[in-house]
Amino acid sequence: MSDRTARATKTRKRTRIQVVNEEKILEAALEVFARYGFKGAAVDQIAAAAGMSKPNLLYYFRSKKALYIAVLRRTLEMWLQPLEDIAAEGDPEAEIRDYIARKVAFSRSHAVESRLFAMEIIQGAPILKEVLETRLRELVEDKVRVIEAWVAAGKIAPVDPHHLIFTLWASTQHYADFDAQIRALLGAGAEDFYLSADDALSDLLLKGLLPRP
Amino acid sequence: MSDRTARATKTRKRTRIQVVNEEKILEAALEVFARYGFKGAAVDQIAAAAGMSKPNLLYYFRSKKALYIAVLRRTLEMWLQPLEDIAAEGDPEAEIRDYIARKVAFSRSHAVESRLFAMEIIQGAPILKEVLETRLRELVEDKVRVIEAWVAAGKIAPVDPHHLIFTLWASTQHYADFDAQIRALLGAGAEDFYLSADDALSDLLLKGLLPRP
DNA sequence: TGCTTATTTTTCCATTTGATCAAAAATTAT
DNA sequence: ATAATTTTTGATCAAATGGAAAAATAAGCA
Repeated sequence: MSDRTARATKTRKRTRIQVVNEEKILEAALEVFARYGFKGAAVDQIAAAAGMSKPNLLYYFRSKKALYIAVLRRTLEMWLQPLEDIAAEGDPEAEIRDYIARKVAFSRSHAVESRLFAMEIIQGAPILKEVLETRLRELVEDKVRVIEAWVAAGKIAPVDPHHLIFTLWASTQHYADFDAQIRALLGAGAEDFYLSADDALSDLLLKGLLPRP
Repeated sequence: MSDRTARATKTRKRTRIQVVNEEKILEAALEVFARYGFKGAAVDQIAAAAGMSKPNLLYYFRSKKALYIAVLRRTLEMWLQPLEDIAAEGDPEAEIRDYIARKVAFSRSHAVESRLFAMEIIQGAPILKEVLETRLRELVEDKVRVIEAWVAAGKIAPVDPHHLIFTLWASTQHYADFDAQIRALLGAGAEDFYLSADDALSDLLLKGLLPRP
């Protein structure tokens, strides 16, 4: 009836070894997929990074694609979290500052996940497209309404909510995705630079470039 | 002494066929490399997209890597152009509005180039690292000084020039790199949306989110 | 303990991939 | 037209790749 192998994580309870190994694999896969994309990543390479043989890896995940999907599913959840936390009732300035802080923190602590996500989107989102069109879309529409309400109440300047959301995503994510470029430009000073990112970004987006009277 | 094959574009004058074919190859390679990255792209695939056989493609470009470098070199030039055009003497607001307009236009007209560039950086910039550390670095330092002068003169609010430059890059480039995501979220309305991008972005970054008195 | 299941390794295979080369075809120059 | 050159192709190779099967080993549990 159902799968007899250890991969059948749905039906049977997961073994201790299973939990450990799947974790090791997912972590290694994240790294490799983020750097080389789906096609460019080699199962052998992932297995080596996870400290096991290729057949053994394929014992835990049926196929390269199944593994890719598993890694991506996880990543998406993390990626969505900060946006879900934006509250309609809160003070706009505080909410946005917090959102930026959360996103920048995510870009720092989960830079690899961020890059994997970017990689998937650049490749046309073959796997994530469906989720983007349904779940993310609803979530975004929800937050668009929040922003529209803020605008209507005169709490923030009249901005197109979608452009605002995309700018927030872009500017915060940049610190993870273009890390290599930032390091090439700033050299050793990059680490300190990152610390000032969320304040600098918040100030720029909230107060704008033109001097305030 | 020197290469006798058609690839020796340095020594001999380029044939008509050579010019045409190299152009076709570079275009096809751009597309494929941008979608699959260096490792993920197959020479065969590029050759097919260029309408020729694989050995024939390799007759024009010695190796996959040589082709990748050629494509990347071109792309970098295009990518740098808008930044070089920022003038120190100009009015800051106008200069930044123009820069945003140029970058957004580039993201629209050369979305594939933009994605290739992003792909290379995400993968750690193995080929571009050197250029980033030298030429781009000098260029950025130059523009940093321009921005610092604007701040010192009180023409714009006190911002960290690096953060400003990165935010400009990120927010404009996002429209190309995350095109798949934007389309998933906006559906058919995406096309119109893009038209409003540079004004929306300029207003947001110049005036900020908080209402002005 | 023995029996069952879970895990790992060894071996193998069919494709795909980047690359080469000699010969054929097409183009250009004389 | 004929010779010289450039372009294209077909055959082929060695390495890498995703995956399957089977055999060997280790856990878990009655």
